[in-house]
Amino acid sequence: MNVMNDSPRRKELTRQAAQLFVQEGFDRTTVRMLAQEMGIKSGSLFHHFRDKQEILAAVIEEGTQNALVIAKAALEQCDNSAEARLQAMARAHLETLLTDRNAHVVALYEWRRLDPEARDHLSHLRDAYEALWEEVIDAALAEGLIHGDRFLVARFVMGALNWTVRWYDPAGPRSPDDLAHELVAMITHRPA
Amino acid sequence: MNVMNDSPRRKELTRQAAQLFVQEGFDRTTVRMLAQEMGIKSGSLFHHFRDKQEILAAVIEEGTQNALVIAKAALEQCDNSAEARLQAMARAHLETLLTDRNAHVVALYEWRRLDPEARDHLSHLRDAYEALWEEVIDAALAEGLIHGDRFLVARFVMGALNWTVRWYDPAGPRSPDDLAHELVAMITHRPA
DNA sequence: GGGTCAACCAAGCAAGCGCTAGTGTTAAAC
DNA sequence: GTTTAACACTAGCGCTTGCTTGGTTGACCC
Repeated sequence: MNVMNDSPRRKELTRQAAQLFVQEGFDRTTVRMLAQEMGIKSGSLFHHFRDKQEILAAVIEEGTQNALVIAKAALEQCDNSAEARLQAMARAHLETLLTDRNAHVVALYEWRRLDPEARDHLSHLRDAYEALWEEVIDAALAEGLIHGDRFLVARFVMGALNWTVRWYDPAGPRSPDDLAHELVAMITHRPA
Repeated sequence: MNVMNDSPRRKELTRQAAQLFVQEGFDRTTVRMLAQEMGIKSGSLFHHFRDKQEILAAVIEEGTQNALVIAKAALEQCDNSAEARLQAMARAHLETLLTDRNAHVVALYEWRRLDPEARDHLSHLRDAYEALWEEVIDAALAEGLIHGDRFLVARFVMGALNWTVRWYDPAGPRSPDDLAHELVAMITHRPA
């Protein structure tokens, strides 16, 4: 246990780890594989991270942090109308899922591999992100743009969006913006 | 390698394996843990299954098979209106997710642990199930009940439904039927 | 009442696992 | 020009893993 800060070196290593975690899954990724990908030997890895778990936590933290920053920025830059804000959140979500794909796939699939402390810390981050969504959805409900139970609508929408990592092909004909439009049109019943 | 049929014994073992796979994840579940849960020794396990992978495939096959049967039955028993069929599919999906929860959670989380042959075999089963959905959604589009891109609508809806395994609490106040109504109301814009 | 067969067991192998200890090496800080 | 600390290496410990082997048991059958 030596460094533990968030040096640029560590950020880069984290990024490489994310890719391996996606390819192989956390449990199947060995410290030797991680080290090879990073261009160092397995022993050296523990200079940067306390243990394997900490690498996982770093990957997920990085992704969630980015999502939060991007969503906040998107909300600040868009109109105040409920529809524009809904649109902005959906697009921001999809763009993060695209640019930070590895980290988010890891977060979705390997969340349960986190130890309790890391999970506790990271769930606060995630809650902050989901709170943004609930705020935007509440506004849309209040404006009569959408209808229904706020809890359920929020979960359905986030489910639809998160599920995209399973089938979305960035090389295909549809942009994240297209998807966001289509989703918002679906739940607001206004033409895309 | 000995039996490989689908004896009742094997079905029961599969059910128990599913529970462990959900609790621990596939990779973290050892053959010794599986054997203990089944009340046998680890060596005996290989009388029923060729290897650990085959247990995973059996779990997922069982769950998908059931989902397909239940969905078909639901479609046969309901009205011919697009809305009723949409409703029936959503409810059937949620009910399977509830009653066969373990198998479906495993299918969602551990799909990538399947070896290529098993994945190929099982993806045909899954495709058959998704084809039912697309049929129902096509009908709803044709009737003007919903609007948008059929491909995207289908994926959004299935994402919203599958995501429920992450947050749905069977002991809570909402029944699968409630959820199905709310979801259909959300995409058709008719009151729940 | 010998033969068959599914079901199970005890013992253990070969490989791989996360992680540690101890030791350079390099480059900036003093 | 010595000190310091970040970063890397080699070697391997202690343990667990999936799976195999060679054998026993008891129910059923002709």
